[in-house]
Amino acid sequence: MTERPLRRDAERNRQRLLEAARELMARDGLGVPYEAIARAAGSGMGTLYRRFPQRQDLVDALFAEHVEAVAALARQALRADDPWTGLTWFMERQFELEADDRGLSELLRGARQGTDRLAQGCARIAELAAQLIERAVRAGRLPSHVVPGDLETVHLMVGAVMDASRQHDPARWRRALAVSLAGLRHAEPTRPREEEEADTHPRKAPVPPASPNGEHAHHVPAP
Amino acid sequence: MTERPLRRDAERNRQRLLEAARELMARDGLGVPYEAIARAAGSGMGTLYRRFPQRQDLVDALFAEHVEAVAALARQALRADDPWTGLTWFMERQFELEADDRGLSELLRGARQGTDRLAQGCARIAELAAQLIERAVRAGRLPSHVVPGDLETVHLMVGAVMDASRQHDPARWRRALAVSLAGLRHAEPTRPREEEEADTHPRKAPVPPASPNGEHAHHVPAP
DNA sequence: CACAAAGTGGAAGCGTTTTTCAACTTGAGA
DNA sequence: TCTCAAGTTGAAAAACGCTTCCACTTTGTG
Repeated sequence: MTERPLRRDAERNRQRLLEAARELMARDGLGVPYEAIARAAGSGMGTLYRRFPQRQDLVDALFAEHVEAVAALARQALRADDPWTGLTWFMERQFELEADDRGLSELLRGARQGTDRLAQGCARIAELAAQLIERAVRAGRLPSHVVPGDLETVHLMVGAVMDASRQHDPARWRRALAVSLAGLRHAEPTRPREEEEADTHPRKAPVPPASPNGEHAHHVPAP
Repeated sequence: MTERPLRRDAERNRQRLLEAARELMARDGLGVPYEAIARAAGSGMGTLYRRFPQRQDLVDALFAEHVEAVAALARQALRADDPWTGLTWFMERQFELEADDRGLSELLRGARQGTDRLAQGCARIAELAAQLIERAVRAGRLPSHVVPGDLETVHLMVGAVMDASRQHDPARWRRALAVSLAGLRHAEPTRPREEEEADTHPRKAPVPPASPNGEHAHHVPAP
């Protein structure tokens, strides 16, 4: 199992490839073409493939420490005196990192599957985030119906705003985060499952009054 | 400019193409390959291209009435006795439609540019939605710092959750909507622009206690 | 029926990205 | 210095989707 070290020139090329990938993925996301990375590094595609046969290998090498940094943020947030402050602080810091790095943003949002370092890192973050939620709930700073899954939802929501506005208005995600977090504190509990019976009931009358003009409800084309 | 009617067989093919596109776009989104549509309709790609040279033409023909239906929802919501109820009712109905139709969902979320029917329809919806917001603000049912743009933000947010969970948990968007709407009502006003000076101030101390290693006093164990 | 116009199908050409490969280069140990 | 395994390269092939094109078929009218 001795991993003999790379030849000197090979190691240098590897570093160049990593740097190029780092920059491009931060700007354009994880899906940046291999060819673009190789060109930016001044190498051929063959070299890139030799070092990182799977894109996952490249992503792994690049983002391991970033993911670890986010986990560290979460751990620090868990030490905050006030659980709610800790939670909001964590979310803000996390999104600040994501705002500067589209690759990281995609990584943290996409559901990880592999057994690699990254997947474990993300799992650890999820666990810590769950603790942040639970701690805030226990302290009475969040309603008890808020669950860890709601944080993932918030992550999706704010991330979408970030994606849509990265060019146009890079700070817009802060508003989305403020709305989402306020929403967590004030949302009504989700209605318990009555969906099944709902269909047997007469469909809930449209909340707005049955049209002042006396027309009937507008026809909505069936999907 | 007399548009002579299509030959009988051509018209029949056109309908088949529309049906196929309808179904595929509802399931897979607006980007479904032309080839798949043609195959599903039992036609060749040439026929599809002859009738709908631009994808936009196809989308136009397919979604005009759906967009109009959403606008109608908004108009109806504006007639609700209670502005807040009208707003939430509208959002729920709108997303219910989107939940059943991925194409519509993409359409309403993507920024429209063209001068075609759809673009105008979307613009009309945006206008009506803005009125819904303003009406709720005037009635004191929403804080005055909430602006029409916030509704677009909510649209992005809930839409992202819908996209991520359409397979796994198709009703999850309802939770996202509840959180978002509650957030609109309870969010703090976004801080006025002091960003410029912020950098001159000592960077706001991390909210959790400043000790990364901190075995200092303020460690509050939460059992 | 005959025939011109309308309509059709699907292969070919193009562009993009992934992945492989065989010929060529180079570092470093003997 | 010599040698060869490690390393490199870029072209080529495969996969995918868009778009065009033209030989062929169908319609409906005279």
